[in-house]
Amino acid sequence: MTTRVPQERRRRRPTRSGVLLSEELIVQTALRLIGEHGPEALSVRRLGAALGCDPTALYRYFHGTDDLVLAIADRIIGDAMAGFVPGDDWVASLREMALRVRAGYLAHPRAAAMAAHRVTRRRNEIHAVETGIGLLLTAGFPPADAARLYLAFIDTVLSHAATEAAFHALPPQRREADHGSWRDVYQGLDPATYPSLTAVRAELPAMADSSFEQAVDLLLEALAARARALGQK
Amino acid sequence: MTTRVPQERRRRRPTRSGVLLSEELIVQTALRLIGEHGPEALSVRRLGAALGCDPTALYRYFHGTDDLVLAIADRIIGDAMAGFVPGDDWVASLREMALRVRAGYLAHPRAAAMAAHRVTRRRNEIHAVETGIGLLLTAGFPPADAARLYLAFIDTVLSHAATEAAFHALPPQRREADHGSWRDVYQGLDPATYPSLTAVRAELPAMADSSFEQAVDLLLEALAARARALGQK
DNA sequence: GCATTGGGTCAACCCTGTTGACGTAAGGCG
DNA sequence: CGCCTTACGTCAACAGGGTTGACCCAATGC
Repeated sequence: MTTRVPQERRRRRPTRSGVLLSEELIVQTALRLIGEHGPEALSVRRLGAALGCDPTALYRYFHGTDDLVLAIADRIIGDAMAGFVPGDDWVASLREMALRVRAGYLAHPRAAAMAAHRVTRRRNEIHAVETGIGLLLTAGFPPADAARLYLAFIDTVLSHAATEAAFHALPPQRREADHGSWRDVYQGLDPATYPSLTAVRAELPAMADSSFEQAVDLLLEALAARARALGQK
Repeated sequence: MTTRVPQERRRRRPTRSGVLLSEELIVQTALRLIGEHGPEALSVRRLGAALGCDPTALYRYFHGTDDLVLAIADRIIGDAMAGFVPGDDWVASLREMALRVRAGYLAHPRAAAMAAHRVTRRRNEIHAVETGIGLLLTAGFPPADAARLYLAFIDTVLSHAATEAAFHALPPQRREADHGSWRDVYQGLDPATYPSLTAVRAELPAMADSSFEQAVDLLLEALAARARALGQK
């Protein structure tokens, strides 16, 4: 199979069950499938069945699974950032960006877990990068710093979001096991060998909570401090 | 198959090829396999072949793939932190912890990519948590803050490391494609629609580099600032 | 030395992604 | 209006995946 995925398709032919396939419809269906029946529900065969077409028909639209994953990832980014307009306060705007990305990932945790570490190099992603770097430029950072600091910021946001998404994507049983570890792990610990854990033992159940906002706030604190130092110089 | 994985095994029986199986040997072989032939080389069947036993023999030692993955993860943590002793400077010590974890993940990128988001609740992990929280306690943070801030710190470190590991675990072809995006993406961009990206376009190829140290440094900056504020209060 | 049982082996099940060949119907064009 | 081309949906097949239950041998405790 040559697997040529043409730019524009002129002839479209309904499937045996009468559906007209399109990249849009496929990505949409994939997200629905993943959302409804879990991440393991996304397979070429199942996707074909859900669409009402032969599984291999998808290879006319995507080069392979990887290509499909990238398309899904970019759609999540697009949905998350839809309607976002950066405001005057660059710190607050970056914060909202972070929260939006996180929300988008958590809306499709199973899909996000597969796609989070990739560079989609598609429109929605590029647009988001443009916005973020723009914010750091308005903060007064010189271009070189703006690019590097944006990278650190967005990598942190994406990495954290991916971690959360991966956790939410776990089968409920495993998720509960991982989660409950913090509640159970400290109970049997020897205070002599684990003095620090014993000292904070009342706080350990909270370790199961998300550290996303805490981490983002710390990062933005550091960025704001550097921006201030820049202005005073 | 009842898949009961006993605590201690008393009777051990050599495989057809004469090897004496053990959890230790299996994890070791899995890491070697992954390191040598890529992440997709880790399958129950291949692992069995590499060990010289029937693939299903592994189910006597691990409940399933997930269980094996957790064991591998904990071993990576253990190897990375082996010999680490926290020094007087808590910031420097946390920094070294971060770099060690990262190095451990990058030494086994393919394994790390699978295991990074999990809570292994095994010895090596617990020991690392004890060390980290201890450092924040010596920094003067009250227990509740120490636990929460450690969580934000370690989540950031682990998430970033996982991202890097996932990238290194990609098939070379896809890795190069993702990597090269930053080198190629900006070339065709319209300056009018993407003014910020155009402004920093000379810096974009650097976006392919790691932001790990940058992010960790920013985080530690914020932590140090909060600790100072605590002391002045 | 005998009984117990841990654990290595085998066959089988159903899942997966991906391929190449095939043919049908859609669309451009005369 | 009807032919020709070709896009693309379909089909069969392959190699590989995790996991299972039954089987039975041999290492161990007594």
